[in-house]
Amino acid sequence: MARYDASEIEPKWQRFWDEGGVFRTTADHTRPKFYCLDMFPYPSGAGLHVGHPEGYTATDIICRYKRAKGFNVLHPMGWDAFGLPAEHYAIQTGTHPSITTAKNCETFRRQIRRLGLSYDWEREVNTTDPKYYRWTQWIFIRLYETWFDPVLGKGRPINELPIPPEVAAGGPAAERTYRDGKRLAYYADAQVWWCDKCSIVCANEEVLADGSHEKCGTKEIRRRNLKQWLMRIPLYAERLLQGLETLDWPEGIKEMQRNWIGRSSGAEVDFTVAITSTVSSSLTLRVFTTRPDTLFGATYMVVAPEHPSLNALVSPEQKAAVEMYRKNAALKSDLDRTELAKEKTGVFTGAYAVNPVNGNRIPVWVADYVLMGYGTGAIMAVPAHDTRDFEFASKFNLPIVCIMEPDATCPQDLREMVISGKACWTEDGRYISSSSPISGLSINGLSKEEGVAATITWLEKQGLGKASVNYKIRDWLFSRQRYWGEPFPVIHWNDGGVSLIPENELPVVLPDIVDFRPREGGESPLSNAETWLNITDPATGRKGRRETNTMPQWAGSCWYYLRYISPQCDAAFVDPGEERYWMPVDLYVGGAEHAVLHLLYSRFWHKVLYDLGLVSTDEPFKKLFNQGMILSYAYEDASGSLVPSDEAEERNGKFFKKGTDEGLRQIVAKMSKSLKNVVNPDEIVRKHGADSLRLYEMFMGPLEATKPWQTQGIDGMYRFLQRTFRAIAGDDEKTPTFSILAPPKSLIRLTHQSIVKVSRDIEDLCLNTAISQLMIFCNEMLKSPERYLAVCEVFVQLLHPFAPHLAEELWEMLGKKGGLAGVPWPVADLSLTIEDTLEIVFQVNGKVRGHITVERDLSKEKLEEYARADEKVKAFIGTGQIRKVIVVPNKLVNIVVN
RNA sequence: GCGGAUGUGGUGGAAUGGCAGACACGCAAGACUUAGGAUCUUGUGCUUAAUCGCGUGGGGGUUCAAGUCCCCCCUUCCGCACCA
Repeated sequence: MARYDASEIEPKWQRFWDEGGVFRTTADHTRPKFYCLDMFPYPSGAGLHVGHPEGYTATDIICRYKRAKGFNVLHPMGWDAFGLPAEHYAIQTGTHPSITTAKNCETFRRQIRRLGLSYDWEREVNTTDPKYYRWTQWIFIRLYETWFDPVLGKGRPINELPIPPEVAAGGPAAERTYRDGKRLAYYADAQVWWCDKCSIVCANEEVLADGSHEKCGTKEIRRRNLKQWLMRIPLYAERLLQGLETLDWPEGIKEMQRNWIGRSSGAEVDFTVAITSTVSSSLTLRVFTTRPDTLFGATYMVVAPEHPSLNALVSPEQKAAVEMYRKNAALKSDLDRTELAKEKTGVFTGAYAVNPVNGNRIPVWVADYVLMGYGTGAIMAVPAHDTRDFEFASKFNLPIVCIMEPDATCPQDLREMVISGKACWTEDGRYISSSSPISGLSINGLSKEEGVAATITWLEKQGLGKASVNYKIRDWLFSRQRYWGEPFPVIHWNDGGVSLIPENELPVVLPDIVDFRPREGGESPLSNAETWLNITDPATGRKGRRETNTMPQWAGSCWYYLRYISPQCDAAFVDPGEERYWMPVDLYVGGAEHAVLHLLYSRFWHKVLYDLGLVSTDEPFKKLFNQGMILSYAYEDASGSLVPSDEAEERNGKFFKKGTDEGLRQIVAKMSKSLKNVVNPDEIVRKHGADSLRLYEMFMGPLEATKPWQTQGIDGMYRFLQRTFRAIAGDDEKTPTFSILAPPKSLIRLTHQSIVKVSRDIEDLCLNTAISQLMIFCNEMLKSPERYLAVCEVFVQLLHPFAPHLAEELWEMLGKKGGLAGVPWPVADLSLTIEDTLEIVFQVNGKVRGHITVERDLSKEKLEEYARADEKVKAFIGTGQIRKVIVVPNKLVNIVVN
């Protein structure tokens, strides 16, 4: 073969790896392990796009490298194959989702295999396989059978839940209710987002900021109540937060998870309520505040429109106004509420509350800037020290009382405004007017931190409140009114009871149905499967229905990394011995779009499994890496509207609308069908081969960066591979021959430098610079008149993780048998990497004025002498007086002159 | 508004505080060729005849020396968004 021909080489070596089972992972627990995980894809009908191979190639490079370094590597792939597109397709065409899914998986598998990725295909998992979702259902049962013990801070089996005597006195029904109230998975009426267009419940995260449904784009979204499965993830909020500290994850992702969990500490305070300004009542309003220290500045209270005590609060005179306000608020979506954020609205309830620290009567208002879903749904308003309260008070002429003099960071004019109640100060300072003989509390003169602590102590002593922590994270809505998902192992009995299918009867297999449309009223398509649906207990004759909701797509992806460890295991979801060896995942690579949800849900399940003693680690993913998105060029015209890339053409480096003189601007955008800027990996593989595609994707830039695809870049990689081929195989030689003589010193040095650079860059996932080093190495080899066996060997080994097909071919050409997979990584001799001469820079006043090449480790004095002798340096010093000379050995001499 | 990224030649991008632009793409000139959108060689930040000079989003600062460290501001992208 005279030339590099990917189409010939690549299938040959893929067959070789396949037939030899080269990448099969063995159970050799004596070797150090490396578990390298890719986020498994949803196999869409569109097939692979160029974004997939980016992460997969990066992990493949790491894995091939780690194997060469002697690690036992687990590197699996599978399919997150439940999901809406297959179900939509079924509704449109009547094709069963299992058929579509199987076909799509087949396509994805073929495409991925063609890239020469070193997966152990015997461990492939598929979330839609009953053998897999049997265990998803089993884990659901575990969650149902678990409660969170706040004392131990961990999940425990439900049968260990202590039943308080007053509950036990109520009989078995009361006990059952009590127990159900503690389970991590529970069934309840939940207010959910409902899309009238799709007849489907949308998760909070599917409702976009503009109030439209992420999936269908319409704004026909409203809230309604439905029976739903939910998970009490907030109970694990603290653990999920603390666990982040131990993880080697990008700081940005950790921060996003922290924000999502949204911990804030403060206090709960009880206010007694008076229905009128004179008559008192037994009613109390509990608020959550992060600033209990500002109690003296609380001049009014606000409850959410949905607050359960609102009816009891309203005075007869205000009843009509409040009713009207509440109705309007209910009609508003969250969208309207937030969009109207600029203009606050609210109505006085007619009730007053008593400020516990000073006995002042303060009015209670209702306003929708207070959310029922957070804290207690009621706040104490401190307009002088909270911007939202300030806005509201200004609008409705409520009193603004400053109780804290701003600290030195506050400009003088603002300080005066704050003190006179004309501006708002939320930072630190010293309390004023924060003392009352009635309550005996005084925090005057203290700072914010001291004030908070003192107030909480006082509240607790008086029994008026307590320190409290609140989280933004809410219960996780865990059911979907869809067909194509895991069925719940649940029966709802006609008498109102709920039971779970016994573990030995799992899986509950998804029944075959013909009509995939959701039913009126929000029932899942599964309610069409009547023979499956209705159940009669053979022993008691009790009649019931199976749960018709299915699990969300997160369910299968919450634990797939565990199934890979022992995919055939029949006795358990994971083999315990194997689990202890392989966990945790050493490197998890995927897109940042899963930064919060998938990674948070997975961590939650994992911690529950850990608490139950079912897995050995507290956290599943030790190191996380987010690859950047690959974008593509697109065009926009003068008005800023987007122009598909096939309607644009380039003339002299400028872009025009095809056939016209209308100028276009080149922009970078997500690949999309409408912009016609989607790049198809199949085409690239056909034209240039998988090795070129792999190299290009890695060479584009840093793995974590968002970067635009430039098809021309592929040509460069193809050329590099051709040069590589020539550097080893030579030009047109039947059987290449290699010199076994000692290579020249400079080539030896470059060889060892390359080992160091490439190894370190792979470890750091700086794959673009590793490839750049390989190019430098290759270019240098081509310059050498001889091909030295020792040098060629190292080069091919370094190339192997990046372009494995060509590397195998060249390895064979070097006379090696048995492939590269088992060959140990080359070891660099650091003493051979050191350059013996180097270039010293001469600077005058920090500007480069000359160079000299000298042997290394020359003395400072000698270097200075050379510098002073340099003609150009002399010229730039001129008549100036030398004030200082800085000599950095082996680097530079800088002469500072007046 | 809050939080997180980001900004370097015509383009993608390199640079432990020490020669900015490695390595590529593109472009230009030349070689080889029946031909080239193949291959090879050379050149290529701006400015200049050449030196000088100017150059890492903008403005300050620290330093003998700043893309890199500090302060202020701006761009673009991505999250979250009345979270008390």
